[in-house]
Amino acid sequence: MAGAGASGPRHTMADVARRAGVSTATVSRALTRPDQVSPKTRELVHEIAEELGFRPNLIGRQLRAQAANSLLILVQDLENPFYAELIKGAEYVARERQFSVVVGGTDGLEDVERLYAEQYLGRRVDGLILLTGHLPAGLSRKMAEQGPVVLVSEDNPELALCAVLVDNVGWAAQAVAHLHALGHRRIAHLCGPMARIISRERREGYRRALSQAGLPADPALEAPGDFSFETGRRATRALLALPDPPTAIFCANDESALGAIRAAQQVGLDVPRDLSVIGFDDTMLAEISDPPLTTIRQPRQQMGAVAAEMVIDMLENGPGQCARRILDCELVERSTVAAPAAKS
Amino acid sequence: MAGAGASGPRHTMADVARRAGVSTATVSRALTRPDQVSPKTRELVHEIAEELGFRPNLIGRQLRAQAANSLLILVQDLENPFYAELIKGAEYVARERQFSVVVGGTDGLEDVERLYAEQYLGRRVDGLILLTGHLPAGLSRKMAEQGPVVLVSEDNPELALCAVLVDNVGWAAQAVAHLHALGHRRIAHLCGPMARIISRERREGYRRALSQAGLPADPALEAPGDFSFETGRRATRALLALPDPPTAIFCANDESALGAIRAAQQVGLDVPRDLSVIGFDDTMLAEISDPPLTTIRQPRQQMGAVAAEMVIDMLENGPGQCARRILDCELVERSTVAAPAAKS
DNA sequence: TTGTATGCGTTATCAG
DNA sequence: CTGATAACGCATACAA
Repeated sequence: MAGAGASGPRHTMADVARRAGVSTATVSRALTRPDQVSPKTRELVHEIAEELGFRPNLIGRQLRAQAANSLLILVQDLENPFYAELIKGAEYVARERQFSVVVGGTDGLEDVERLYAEQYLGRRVDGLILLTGHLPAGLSRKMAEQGPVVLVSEDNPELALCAVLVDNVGWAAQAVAHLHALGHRRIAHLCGPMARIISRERREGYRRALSQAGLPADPALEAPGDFSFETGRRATRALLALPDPPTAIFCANDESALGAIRAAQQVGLDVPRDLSVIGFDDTMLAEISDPPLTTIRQPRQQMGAVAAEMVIDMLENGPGQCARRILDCELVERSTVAAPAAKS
Repeated sequence: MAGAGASGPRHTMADVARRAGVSTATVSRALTRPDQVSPKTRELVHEIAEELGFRPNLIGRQLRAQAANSLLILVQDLENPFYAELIKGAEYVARERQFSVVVGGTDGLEDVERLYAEQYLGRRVDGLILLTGHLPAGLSRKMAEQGPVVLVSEDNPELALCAVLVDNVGWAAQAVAHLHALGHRRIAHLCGPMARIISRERREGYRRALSQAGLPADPALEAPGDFSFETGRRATRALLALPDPPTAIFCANDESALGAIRAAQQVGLDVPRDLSVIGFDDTMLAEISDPPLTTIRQPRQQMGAVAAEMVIDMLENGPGQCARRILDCELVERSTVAAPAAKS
């Protein structure tokens, strides 16, 4: 019988109250606190409400409650598959706790950021989950620092905000150490866009691992990139044309790693026999890759879930202290890494 | 100076009014209808508002206006890259027209659908854009049919709803005709999940093209699938093991087409020399594919934009008649299609 | 041009 | 257990 009568004009509590011969207060109670109402009226009210197809107006409820029960997740780029699973994790937790989630893609545009900031300042959403690594334009630092705002995946050390992160430096170093352990000595790094802190952190991890392995730091082996397939391919082509080319590449993300693999294959090299490649993120691309990509897996779903939990906790228990949660990654070994070929 | 004073407790119009020595009505007017207020008070009010970091409470505004100025886009699966660009198109138009967009991923779960339906019935969003091909559980047909609801990409002939579509049958047929024109005679089809109408439409187009070309319909050449890479690969492996294998495959989407390519390569076949492959959608995967995938491009961004326009128009001008817009696709020729090899 | 008063739909408080 | 009332924050009709 769900959806019965759900046509025609929409009704308010006053309509239901009138038809039931009770007050709106009773209707409200019958619907939200059934135990505070006599079984008889309770049923009557439910019946009429059903008959009329009555739905409580959430805006009215929100105004009264002074809470929208909703979270805003801001991402740079909705098309990046990395974010989808993370959003899912957040949505799941939010749902469990009676919150809804609004997803906003800013494309890095200030005007758009400002619009979303307005939604927050205008209390249309209660809390903010930022995957952008920075405060949206229009939101002051002070305003954010004490509010229900959490940074995810991308840190910003200048901001004193709650955050859910992974140890990019550490896991990048692990990736490189993995290559070194197999015997690689010329290990290149395909960088991400340097404007983003995760790129700088992963490069830092690369450098640290080299130095711990006692390997020389060769600037020629640090190729600039921007996380894209095409740039990854071009950069790798250049790397392979070096007089003393690398035998392994640690890429700042999966998509650019696919570019690296392609570049190698196009000059007739076999991956992993002639070139080992390792990525970062473990997106869907890693499985589709040929051969399947060895990469560092981030616990995306969990990251989103924890972030939502943090924001909602702050909302319910007051700001509290800023927490910084560091979650664990995992090295997923597929088929793009092997010991280097013997020197010819 | 943006964001100045945006700390501390949040203020209401009453606060501003008090400090400015005017009424809340004047504050409201000064902020939203500046011309209806004397320049002097207008500036005074703006100044105080700025100083206090005042932001109008959008919930209050919405309750008063009886409109949330926001649209809900429902998708099955946020991880499907097909939807991201479409959402972007909708967001862009919405923004232009002062609407915000809420994105919801249902994963096909009824409970989740019901939750989103509640947001609509509870007037937290004014209109619905459905990429799911069906009404969310909890939303009755009558309720939707006269309201600001539009179906995108995935039709549902049983519902008399506005819709933004492409001619799946026609373009699938075009894809197959393209293969036929090059000389292919054994053309297979890798189907999508049959529960979805777009899958059935594309198969219909495949069949129609075969029959128009005077080619026999061979059930063995219709391989079941579900749009995934892995299934595409397995199905294609089976296809290639047939006594009289196809020389070309039309796949229901890009991801499964990549699976088809991989299957061919794994048994030592060259694409497109030994097997031609054509996809549908033109997602990012088509470019990353090796070789780059020939496919049918859907105007995703435009689809989202048109859908948003339709919903907002209905909201502003009353329901009006149900429109059905069919947008044009395009055959994007890359490198996975060639004439069949001469019979050995 | 400005102020007063009212209502949007809901729920909490308080009295009965 | 129930009803009357007030309040959430804003924007408008109306009066001044």
